[in-house]
Amino acid sequence: MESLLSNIRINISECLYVKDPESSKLGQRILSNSIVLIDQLGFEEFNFKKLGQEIQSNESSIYRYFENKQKLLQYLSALYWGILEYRLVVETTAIQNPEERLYKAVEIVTKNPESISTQPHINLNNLRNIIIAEFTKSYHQKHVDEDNSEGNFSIYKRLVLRIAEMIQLVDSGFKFPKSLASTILDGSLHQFFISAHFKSISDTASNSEVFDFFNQMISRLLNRMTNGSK
Amino acid sequence: MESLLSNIRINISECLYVKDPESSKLGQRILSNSIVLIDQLGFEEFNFKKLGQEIQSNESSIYRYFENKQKLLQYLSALYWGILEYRLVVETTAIQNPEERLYKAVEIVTKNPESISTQPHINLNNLRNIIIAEFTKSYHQKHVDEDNSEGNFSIYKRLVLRIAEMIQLVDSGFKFPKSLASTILDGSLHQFFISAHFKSISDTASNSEVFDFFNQMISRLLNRMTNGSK
DNA sequence: TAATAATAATAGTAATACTATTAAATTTGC
DNA sequence: GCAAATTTAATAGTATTACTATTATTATTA
Repeated sequence: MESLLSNIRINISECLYVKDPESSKLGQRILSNSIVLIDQLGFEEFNFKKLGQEIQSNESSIYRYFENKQKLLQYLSALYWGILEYRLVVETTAIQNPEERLYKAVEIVTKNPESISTQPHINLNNLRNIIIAEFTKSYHQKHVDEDNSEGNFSIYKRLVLRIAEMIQLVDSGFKFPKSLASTILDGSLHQFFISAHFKSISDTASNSEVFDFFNQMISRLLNRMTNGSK
Repeated sequence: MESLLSNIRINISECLYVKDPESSKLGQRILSNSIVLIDQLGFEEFNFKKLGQEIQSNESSIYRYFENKQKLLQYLSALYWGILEYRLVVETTAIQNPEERLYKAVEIVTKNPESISTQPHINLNNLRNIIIAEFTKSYHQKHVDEDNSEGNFSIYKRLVLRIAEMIQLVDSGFKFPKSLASTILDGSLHQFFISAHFKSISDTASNSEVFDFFNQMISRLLNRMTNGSK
């Protein structure tokens, strides 16, 4: 019996790859090993030659899947946000109370993602590390606008909009739902980075404290419609 | 008559340069032109060869001032945060009311910096663009911890702590003053980037709206001691 | 004016981020 | 089960980058 989850696939913009890496064994090895290797080496030190050695394959073969390592990073980012979006939808749509729903959403995006078994070759822990350390580099570059118009960041933006919508359902008068949503997403990554590397300016030693911070932020920032739970 | 301001110099960690660029004409040309050139080309496309051509000098001469372009970016970042810190101190210390003081602080860090005349060879507009687009790259790399222990980010961190202190003076019971301070600094840069490139997820079209967002954030997040101004 | 320091010019190196070509292996259609 | 088509591997090569080293030239200062 197959579980529902194992049939799910994150739909990623075709602009992000030359050949769909999920369509072959080699492609899947490229994905799973690049995630480990980028986490290990950092994005700057990572390259396709090293990845080729790692998967006992050739540099040039990897270029048949990804145009360059920048696109690979954008692909991996889309994958991560896609997994988060999936969890967000599955775990929040049944919740009727807008506040409770938003609470759950903030929990999902700020706490550690539990592995979903859809893609067993994807190590979510490594992937999350990559997002914290490298996601910013996927769009902080001169070609952002071009990449953006190709849809390379659409999953991320859709996730922001979903959360913004939830915010507005809690407080329709709040003037900055999108700004707040993107502040939560980006800000939580930033807090994780800071608590790992700049401890002197961090209040959030643990994962759950990052959640506490942003949860407190939304609950104090928004005028609730009801006196909801938590 | 010399103004007070023109005697001020931002004190930048010696680890960030080989030879102090403020100590010679060539060094100053390196600074002023690198700021323009990095803004123009983006950090990835920028290199010392191109900068050398720009200032009618030689690549190898630039290496006598900066170890590499990464360090130059960290230097420029320190310079920017130093200028902001200077303004923050000058413009807030006289303010007695903690809320008013914090309000002013948020204004300074989220609104456009007016040029201070201390360093006429520094184009603050270009520098600010660089910070918005590239600051994240100055610390998102494998050597963060090493660079951090050398003090390369100390001005930035000190600025966060100053704001955190102001937050605590407004609400001593608030649990996350440092997280909030760094969220304001990092978050405002993020909002500027987003409103320039990802308009669909932005509520803040103008500079002043970014200020409004973060100002509302602190005023709703903190339990005020008094019913202060604004 | 001699000594010292700063700068410019030139050359060179190892690594990177690719591209092109061809050969070998694998898959697929009939 | 074989031919055709596709995919992958191996090799080689290129332009650029991020430097380093060396020496010559110029400017500064004692």
